[in-house]
Amino acid sequence: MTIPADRNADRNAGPAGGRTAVVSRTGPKRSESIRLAVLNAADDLLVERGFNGVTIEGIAARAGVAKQTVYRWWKSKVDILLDTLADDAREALAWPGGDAVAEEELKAQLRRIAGFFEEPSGQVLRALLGHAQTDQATAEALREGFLREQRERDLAGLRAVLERHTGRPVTEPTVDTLLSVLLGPLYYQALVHGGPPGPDLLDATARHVLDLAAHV
Amino acid sequence: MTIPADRNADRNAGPAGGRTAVVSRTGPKRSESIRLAVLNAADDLLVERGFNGVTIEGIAARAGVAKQTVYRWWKSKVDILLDTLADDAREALAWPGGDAVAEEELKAQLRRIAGFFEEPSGQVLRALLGHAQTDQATAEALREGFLREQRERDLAGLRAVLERHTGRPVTEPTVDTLLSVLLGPLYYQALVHGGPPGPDLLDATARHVLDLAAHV
Amino acid sequence: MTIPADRNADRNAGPAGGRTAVVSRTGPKRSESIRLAVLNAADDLLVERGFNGVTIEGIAARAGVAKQTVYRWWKSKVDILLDTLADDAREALAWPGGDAVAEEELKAQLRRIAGFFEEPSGQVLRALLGHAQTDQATAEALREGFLREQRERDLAGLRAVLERHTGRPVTEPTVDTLLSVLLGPLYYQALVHGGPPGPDLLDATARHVLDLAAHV
Amino acid sequence: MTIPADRNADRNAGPAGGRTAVVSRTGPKRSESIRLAVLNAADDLLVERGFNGVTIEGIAARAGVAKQTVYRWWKSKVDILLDTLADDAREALAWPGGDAVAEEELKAQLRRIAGFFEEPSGQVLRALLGHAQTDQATAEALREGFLREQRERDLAGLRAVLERHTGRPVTEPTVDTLLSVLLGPLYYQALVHGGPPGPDLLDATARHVLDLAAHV
DNA sequence: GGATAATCGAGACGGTACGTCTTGTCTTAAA
DNA sequence: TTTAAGACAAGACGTACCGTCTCGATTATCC
Repeated sequence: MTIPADRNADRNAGPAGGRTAVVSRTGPKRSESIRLAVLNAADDLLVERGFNGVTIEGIAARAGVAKQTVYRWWKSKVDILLDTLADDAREALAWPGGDAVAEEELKAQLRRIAGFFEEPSGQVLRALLGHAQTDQATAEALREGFLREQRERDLAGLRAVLERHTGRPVTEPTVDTLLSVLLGPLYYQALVHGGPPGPDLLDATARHVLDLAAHV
Repeated sequence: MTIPADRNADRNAGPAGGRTAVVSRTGPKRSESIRLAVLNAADDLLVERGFNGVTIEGIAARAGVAKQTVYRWWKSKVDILLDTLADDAREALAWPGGDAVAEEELKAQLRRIAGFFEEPSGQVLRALLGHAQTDQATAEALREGFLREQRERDLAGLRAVLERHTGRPVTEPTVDTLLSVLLGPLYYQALVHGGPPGPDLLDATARHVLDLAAHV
Repeated sequence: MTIPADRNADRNAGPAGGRTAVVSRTGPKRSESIRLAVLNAADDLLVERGFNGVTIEGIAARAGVAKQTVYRWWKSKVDILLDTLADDAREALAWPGGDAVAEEELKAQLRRIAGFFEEPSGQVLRALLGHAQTDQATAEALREGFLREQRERDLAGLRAVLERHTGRPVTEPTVDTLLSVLLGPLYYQALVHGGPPGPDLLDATARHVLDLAAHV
Repeated sequence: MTIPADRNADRNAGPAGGRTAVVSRTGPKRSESIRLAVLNAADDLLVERGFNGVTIEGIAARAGVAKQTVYRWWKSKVDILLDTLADDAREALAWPGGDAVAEEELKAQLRRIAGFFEEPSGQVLRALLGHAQTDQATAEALREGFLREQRERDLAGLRAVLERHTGRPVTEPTVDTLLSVLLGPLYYQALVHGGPPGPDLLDATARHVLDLAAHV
C-alpha cells in the first residue's frame, strides 16, 4: 500500500466521498488495524490452506473480527485478495531503473519476478490468476485493476531499457510484443509447471529480447 | 479417449478391478453411457458456470444419475475433469508431423494450441491449471499425468522440426529451453491476459525459436 | 398519558434524575416529539408485523431517529411497548361509573373490554401478555405495573356495581373471585380462541356474577 | 404421541404419501430417535430459556443433530413445538369420564388442567398461545390443530357430565357457552396473572356451571 | 458570552441466529 | 451387485438485528 489517501477510494465512496459534500458525515471512522488484520488473515490462510481453504468465516475468525465487519468492507474473498495484492505487489514488481548494462538489468528484473512468485504475495497473484481462469468477474477485476497497471509499469520499464540499449526510440507495438516474449516463458514456468524456471531460461529470454530489439 | 481398455485403469481399481481375481466379480458392468453422461455434464457445467459452479450434486443431477454413483467412480470433481481432459485433449494437441517448412509447421502448431484454448476442452485445461495454482493435489495429479505426457509429445514434436530445420541433432536441454520459449508467450497470453494472442506474437516466437536453434 | 409530569418517572431516572441533585444538569431536554414518534412506530410495527417484527432498529428507522436515541430512553422493545400501553390503555379500560342498572353496566364494561382487544392498543396488551408467557422479566414488569393498577381499578369498579346491586357491602375476597369469574371467559376467548366472544357469553357472565353476589 | 401411524401425516406427505403411489420411494427412513431428540431438546430449551431462547441452532446442538436435519422435517421452531404439544398434551387433558358426582368430576378436571399448566408440556402450550397473540400463522395452526381437537374433547366431556347431572339432553350452544364459563377463569389466571388459581375459584366455577345447566 | 453538559444522528463493531447450500458418507429398496 | 433415492453430520454462505461504542454537530443552561 503506497498511497494511503487513494486506498479503497471506490469502496469508501459510500458515506463520505463523491456526493457534493452535502452529506453531513459523522460517526466513527473505519479502523485501519482491522483492515490490516483481515488482509493478513486472508494471506495467511491462502498460504496455509489454498484458495478453497480461504473462507470469509475463517478470515473473520483469524482476524478476530465479526463476519459482518468483513462483509461491510469487502464483498467477497476475491475482493479481499485483490486488496492484499494491491498493497503488496506494486513495489515488489517495480522496475528499479538503474543504469546497469541492459542485459543485466533485464535478467535482474526477471529474477525479481521469479522470486516474487515464491513469496506469499506471489501466491496471492497465482491464486487470483487461477481463479480468473473460470470466474469472469475475477478475470475482469484483475485485468482492469492490477494487471493493467502492472502492464503499464512493465511497458515503461522495458522501453527504457531497450531505448538505452539500442540508442533509438522503440515503437509501442514492438515493446508490447517483446514484453510478452520476455515474460511469457517465466509466467509459463510459474503457472504451468510450478516452481522457478531454470536460470538458463531467464538468461536466454533476456538475451533474445535484446537481439530482437536490435534487429527490428 | 483412445485406448478404452486402459482407460481409467487406476481409477477403476476401487470396487472391481486390480485385486488379484480373488474378488468374485459378478453383477452388471460399469455403464459406459453413465461415464460419458457424467463427463459431459461436468464439461457443460464448467463452460456454463465456471469451476466453482461445478458441483458433484450438479453433475449427478444433470447426468440423471445418483450422487453416490458419481462418488463410486471418481473421488472429486477434479478427478472427473482430469478424466475429461484425458479423453479430449490428446489429439487436439498432437503434432501432426508433416513435411512442411519448419517455420510454417511451428506457426500452425501454435495456432492449433491457441484454438484449443478457445474450445470447451481448453476450458477444462485452464480450469485445472487454475485450480492447481493453490491446490497441491491437483497440481501433482496434473503434472504427473497430462502435463508430463503432453510435455513429452511436445519435446518430440519440436525436436523433429528443429532437426529437420538445422539438419543436425539437437541436445535435450536445448529443446527443453526452446520449448518454453516457444510456448511461454502463448500460455502467458491465454492464462494471464485471457483470449488469443495477436498473430504477430505467434509468428515472432516461431521465428525466434528457429533462429536460436540455428545459432546455438 | 394523563400526568405528563410524572410520566416515565422511573425510566427517566437514568441520566438525569434520582441522584441527589449533585449532578449539575445542563444541556437540551428530552424531545417529546421523539418519544411519541418512537411509541407510534412501535405500535405500527406491532400491528403490521407482529411482535417478532418489532425490532429496535425498525422502530428507530420508522421513527426517523438514531438507534442510540432509542436505547438512551428505553432498554428494550418490551419497555417501549409497556410505555405505549401505559399511555393508551388506562382510559380505554376505565369504569365510567354511571348509575345505570347493574346488569347493564356490567355488560357495557365487558363490551368495552372486548372492543379494546380489537384496537391497536389491545394488540399491545395481547402482545405483552403473550411475551410474558415465557419471559419472566416481562411477566414481572407487566404484573407490577399495568396489571396491578388495572386490577385495582377493576376491583373498585366491580365492588361499586355489586354494592349498588345488592344494597350491602361486599368483602374483598368475594370481589376478587367474582372479578375473575367476570373477566375470565372474556380473556379466555380473546387470548385462546382469538376474536371477540359471542354476545351470549358476555350477557351470561354478567348475569351470573350478579346472581352469585346476591346469593353469597 | 399416541398413534404413531398417524404422526406427522401431513409432513411426511412429501416423499411417500398422498400422491397415488406413482413415486417410487426408496432410500433410508426417517430416524425416530432423531425426532424424539429434537422434540425433547426443544422442550428443555423452552423451559430453561423461554420462547426466545429456543433457536433452531440451539435445538440442533442439544439434540446432537445437524441443523439441516431439523429443517428437513420442521419448517420453524413453532412447528417443532406444535409437534411436541401433540405428543404430550392429549392424554394430560383427557376427560377420564368416571361415574363420580358431577361436581366432583368437574373440580377434578379443572385441577387437572391447572396442574398441566405447571408442567413442561403446559409451558409449551402457554408459549404457543403467547406467540399466537401476534403471529397469525401460529394462531391458525394452533386453532386448526390442537385447539380444535381439544375443544371437541372438552365439549364431549362436559356434555356427558351435564347430562348425567341434569338427567336430560343439553343443547350444543349451551355446552359451548358453559365450557367457556368453566374454563375461562382458569385460563385467565394461568395466562394473565400467572401461577395457579386459588381453590375457591375452581370450586366456585364448577358449582356455577352446574347451577346454570340446571336452570337453563 | 463562554464553558459545560446534555441530546441527537450516523454508523462501526463483535456477536448470535437465521435459513440455504454443498460436501462426502451411509442406508435402504428396487432392478 | 449396481443403482436411484435420499437421510445425515458438518460447516460456509450472506443477511438481519442485537446491544455497545465512538464520533461530530447541536442546543441549552449556568457561571
